[in-house]
Amino acid sequence: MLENFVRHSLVETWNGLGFPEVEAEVQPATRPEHGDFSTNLALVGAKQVGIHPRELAARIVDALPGGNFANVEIAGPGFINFFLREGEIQSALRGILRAGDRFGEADIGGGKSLQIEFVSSNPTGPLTVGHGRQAVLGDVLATLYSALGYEVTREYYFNDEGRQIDLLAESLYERYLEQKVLKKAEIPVDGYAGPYLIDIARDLASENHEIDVIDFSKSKDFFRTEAVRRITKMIKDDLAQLGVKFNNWFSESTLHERGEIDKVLDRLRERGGVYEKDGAVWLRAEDNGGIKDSVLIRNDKRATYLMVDIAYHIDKYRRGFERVIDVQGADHQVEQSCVKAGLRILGLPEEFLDYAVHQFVSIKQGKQTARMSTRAGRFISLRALVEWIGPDVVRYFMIARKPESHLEFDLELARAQSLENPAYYIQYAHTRIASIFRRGDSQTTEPEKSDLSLLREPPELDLIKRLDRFPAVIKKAALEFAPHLLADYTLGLASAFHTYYSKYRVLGEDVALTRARLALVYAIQNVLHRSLEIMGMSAPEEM
RNA sequence: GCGCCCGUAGCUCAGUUGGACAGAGCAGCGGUUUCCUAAACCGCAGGCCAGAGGUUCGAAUCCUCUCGGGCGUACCA
Repeated sequence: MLENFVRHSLVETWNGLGFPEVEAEVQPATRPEHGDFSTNLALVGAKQVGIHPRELAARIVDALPGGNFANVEIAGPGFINFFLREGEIQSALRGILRAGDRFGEADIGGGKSLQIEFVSSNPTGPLTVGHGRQAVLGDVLATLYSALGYEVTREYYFNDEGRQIDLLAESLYERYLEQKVLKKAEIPVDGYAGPYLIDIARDLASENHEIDVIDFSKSKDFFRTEAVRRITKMIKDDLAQLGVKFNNWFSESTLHERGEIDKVLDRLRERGGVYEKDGAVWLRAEDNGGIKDSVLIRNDKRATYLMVDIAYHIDKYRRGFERVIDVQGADHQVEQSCVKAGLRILGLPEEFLDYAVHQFVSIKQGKQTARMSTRAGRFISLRALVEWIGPDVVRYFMIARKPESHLEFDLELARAQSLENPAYYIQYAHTRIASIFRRGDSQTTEPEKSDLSLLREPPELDLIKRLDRFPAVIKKAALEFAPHLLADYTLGLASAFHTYYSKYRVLGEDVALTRARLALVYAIQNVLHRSLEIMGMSAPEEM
């Protein structure tokens, strides 16, 4: 990497001058006058060394190894600006070409097993647009971490029993009666009113099941099983349509069956992590970094969601995952801090669990902005959205914003824009390059044979520098749970390519130059392809 | 009340962890097609970075307060 080249030169020089270590930055320059990279080393180091920044900068520049750079300048209050030699940039491209498909990958993970848990919506209804954000975020994070050398497992956690599921069963029962005996459905208070249960009821009614329609208590199990089975299928279909697949579907009931919950509770008790109050068992969360003490076992002896959640994470640990990332919405803040407190009490390593938190999605239709409620049946289904504007565009919109920002999905805009969409803009760059390679004859399409020193135009050098940043972008996007950085980067690369493409011809009379440009364009296509792949978008050959 | 997140161009959003004159897409206006896909390119216009203080060489970024929006503050999941 070019940045590392600058950094190494700088560190050697700094150490050679006998100065103590300081935290300084080497950054890509934001404007061409500032060269290729700049450092604030002299500004940061001035205090420690006791020399004025500009004077210190001058001493650093004097001591730099000769011939490493085309030019080095001191600017402003004491920045040092580095102008790279063309050869240095060209050789970076050589390295990128050599890395091939593996360019951008790193081995930070060292094969560690990492579980990413996301969506985890209970099977009480189809996925909403909100779940879609989480699905894409989790899926992209998973791919990013794979690129960093982690062994990644995608897991979906769901609850198929309990009060919510009982309500679901009863709601379906009412819808069934509506179909079968033409009685108007009376959806229970807090029940599920959405139209999807009508569809399921209609299917059931036409399938000739032998059910006691008079006595719900006798047919409850039937409706519960059917509701969960069919809705889970819907959810899987919705996810598949977005290109999201899970390695593992984990049912909460397995924890109950194995008695894990009692075991974990006992261990919490042994470690003094719980106390009794008002007939309930409480987690001592506040003393262990949690936001507030919370109930684990209700006064009727039933475990709370929190209790199960802690047991679930102990189970993940037992299954051998070295790290776990849970992707969750911003409404689980207290819960998250309590789970962490619980794991802390049980002595799990602090770095075992991380939460990637995202804000909500609201849907804008015209002037109205609305939040969604699965229960009330008031939501835009993920399925409808994907059918409306396509998986690629949905995925792009979902990760183009940073997770901690609210995402306002303007339906009309997303659709109206669809032809001038950033998602298509990126794909189009890929397509254009594919088209070049369809035309270029085989003599000129062997990148290894090219003389890269012919790439001397400013946009060409700029493109190489952009490509060179790709591994750093991947790394940062993963480590900071910020896939939008990749979306941004890719858009910028596509834009730089389109500009280059319209000004310069790749295929020309000059065979050597053509070869060199093909090599460049090949590397660009490779990075675009990788980026789209990580974002889960298609990389079309033709549009 | 308290906790977390957000407030940047008409709209939707970036802003490299404190750096140099604030960026992109869309919308608006004006241009570009003998030539690798015009789903493109070029140009113009658009901002007191919600507001007020503070920290220092330097603040959209850090601290305090105010205003505005979202979420949470359940023996719900």
